[in-house]
This record gives sequence, structure tokens and C-alpha cells, in this order.
Amino acid sequence: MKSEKKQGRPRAFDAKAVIGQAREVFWDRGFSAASLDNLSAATKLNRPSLYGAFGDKEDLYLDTLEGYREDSLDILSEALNPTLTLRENLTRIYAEALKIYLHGETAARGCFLIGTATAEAIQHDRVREVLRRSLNEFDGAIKERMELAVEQGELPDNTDAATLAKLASAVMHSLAVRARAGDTRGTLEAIARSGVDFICGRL
Amino acid sequence: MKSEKKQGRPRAFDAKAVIGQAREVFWDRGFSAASLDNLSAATKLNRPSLYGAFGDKEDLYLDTLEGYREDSLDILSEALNPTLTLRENLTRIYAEALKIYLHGETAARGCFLIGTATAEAIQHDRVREVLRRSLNEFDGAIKERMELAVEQGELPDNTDAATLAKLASAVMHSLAVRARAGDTRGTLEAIARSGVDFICGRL
DNA sequence: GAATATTTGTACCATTTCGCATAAAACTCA
DNA sequence: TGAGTTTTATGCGAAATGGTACAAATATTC
Repeated sequence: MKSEKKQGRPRAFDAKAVIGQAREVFWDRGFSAASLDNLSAATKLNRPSLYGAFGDKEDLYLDTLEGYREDSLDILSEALNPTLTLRENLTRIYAEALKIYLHGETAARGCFLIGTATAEAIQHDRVREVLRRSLNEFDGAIKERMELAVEQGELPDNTDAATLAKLASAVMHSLAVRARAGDTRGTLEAIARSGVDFICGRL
Repeated sequence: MKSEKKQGRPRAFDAKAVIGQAREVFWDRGFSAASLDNLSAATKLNRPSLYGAFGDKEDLYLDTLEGYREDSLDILSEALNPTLTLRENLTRIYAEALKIYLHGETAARGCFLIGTATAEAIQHDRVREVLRRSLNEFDGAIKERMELAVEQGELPDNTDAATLAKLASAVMHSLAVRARAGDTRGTLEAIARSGVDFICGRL
């Protein structure tokens, strides 16, 4: 399919890369405070090109959200590898999350979705829907692993997998918010550890 | 002190009330997307009056955050009444939180701080500081109650009160995000219940 | 009542905002 | 080579933005 060369002048950019650069801008500034000039500068595309390829600012933002959702779900799925213990799975999830949220130790930006999409969720229905769907998918992925854990005796028989999964997500939501609020890596790692202990039968 | 009448034309508005009306605007739209026209319309003050009384948009926003922080802390303190059981305390905290987050069953707006301040936290240091301080104060208030619970035998002796408090907060952070993402009251209440069960010795 | 002090309302300004019109550029296909 | 197609670059424009100058209005104090 790729070999079918399109007619006309070829694009001088890679759409995926551009969305990634745009994501960085939105991540730092939020949707509303990110101007098309900011985006144009970061992507090195002038506005008409941005429009032609991605539509208006909201469309582009939705693309970045969608990309983040996919990336996150991939990482989550990998961390949930069922050949490992549930404890190890959760430890990995939180570790991967903090890798993203802290972004190089200094400039902590938290979760892209929770940090920027929540603010727009009231005014922009499409944003709220992406946010909602993303949170649900994360819950769902963890829930499946929990169900397996119950089957395999890692968790008690009477465990409510769906609910426990939501609590596991809750710890991640908290890490997301706290990272953006400027909490230190150490603090966040401690929360992650205690979250794991707590969910995998504590004390 | 109030009797010391200031010279000059008296204000035709109540500052606290205006801050409350401005909060509503910021709550729905976020800081960046809220225009001075929006704020002016909602408060029924023209821009020069807003500037004279509160400074620029960021100053006003910080005032609304501060007011929310104080209100929330008051509600939290009340809910943490130590003559009740810890379980009852937590149940109340989450119930009060949902009362605020859901705001009349239909238009769920989540937590004002988490829903709007997180987005600005990277670019605006003062916003980040208010957010950080608020989260820490909430954690601290719950922690104190947890320590009492340990003393009184409601929680095991080896309980790490600070960490457990952060987990209790984590459930609230999750409610805050999910409410703004559009989750139903029923879903959120279920999470709150399981959070209580989980923290107050579960299974 | 006059002087003083503060708030209010109108109108304005400079800048930034998003978005697009237009034409040159770069490619494919015949 | 020339027609057709898509992307790029320049630059425009209308609207909205945050912020302010200035004078009228309304109070206190002397």
C-alpha cells in the first residue's frame, strides 16, 4: 500500500512525528494556552500545513490524545504480562507511569491525559469522551489481569476484580496529579510501593 | 475593624461573592480558556473594577484557588470528626467530595483544583505551589486522623499513617478525575465505598 | 459645602489569536 | 513536456484578548 505514490507534491514531514511534537507543546501548556504559533514553531510546519494535515487546533489536540492513549495502552499491556506475578505487574505499571510522568527527573509534567484533558473536558465533549474512554480502557486492562489472578489463586476468590482494578487505577491517577503538582520522585515511588502492597494483600 | 469606613466611593460588590462567581467560570472553562469578558459577565463587574480589586487574571484565579482550598479544608476537617469511627470519617469525606464534584447530578465538573490547576501547573509556578500545598494539607489532615486511629486501636499498630493517608487521598483524586471525565454517580459511589472498605481493613 | 479618596463605566489600545486566500513549489501521470 | 494534484510559504484579516486611560460618580473627612 505504501508503494502507491500519491499524486502531487509530497509532504515534507512525518505525520506521526508532528503529532508527537505537538503533544509536547500541549503537555506543557495545556490545550487552551497552546497557540498555533507555539505548535507551528515546535513542529516546524506553518499553519496552513497544520490545517491541511490535521484540521483545526482541537482536531490536532484530539490526535495527540489518541496517540497518547494508544502508547499508554501498549505500555500497560506489556507491563501486565501474565507470566509475571500480579505484584510484579503492578510494580511495573507504576514504574512505567512514573517514567513518563517525571520525564527526566527535573521537569515533572504528570500524565498528559489527566494533566491537560481534564481541564477541557467540560467545554469539549470530544475531549471528555477520549478521556473517559481512555480511563475505562485502562481499568479494563487491569481488570482482566485481576480476573486471571483470581483464577490462579493470586487473589481471594471473592475478589471484585473490576473494583480492585479501579483502585489500582486510582493510585495511578494520584501519581499523575501529584507529579504535575511537583512531588519528588521519592515521594511518588513510595506511594507506588504502598499501592502495590495494598492491592496485593497487604500488612 | 469593619466599622472603620474607608474613604472614597464604596464598593458596590462583595469581594468574596465575586471570587465565588469567578470560580464558577474558571471551574467550567479552566484558567486559560476563561476570558476577562466571561469573568466580567459572571461577576457583573467591568474589567477595571476587577483589576482594581483583584489584580490581573492570574491573581484572580489564585484567589479562587485559595478560596476553594480553604472551603475544602473546612469540609474535610468537619468530616474527620474524631468522635466518629474512621470508617465513618472516610465515608463522609468521599460523600462530601462527590457532592462538590457532581454538582447537581447532571453537569459533573470534578474537583476545581485537580480539574483546572493541574493544567496550568507547569507554566505557572504560583498555581503549582497552591496545588501542591493543597494536596499536602489534605494528606496531612487525613494523616492526623489515621494516627489517632492507630492510637485508639482502630488501625494496626504498625500502620504507616502518612502512607495510608496518601492512599485515602488517592481515591479522592481518582474520584475528582473520573467525575470530570463524566462517570456516573453510581460508579463513583461504588469506588468510594470500596475505597473505604479497602483502607479500613478490607476483604 | 469643599477637598480628598476610591470606585465605576466608557472607550480605547496594542497584541495575539485562529483561520484562510493566494500563489509558488514539487511531485505524478499521460 | 504539459496537465493535474497536492503541499508549502507568505501574508492578510477579522475577531478576541488582556490590560489601561480618563473622566464621571459616590462616598468620607474637614
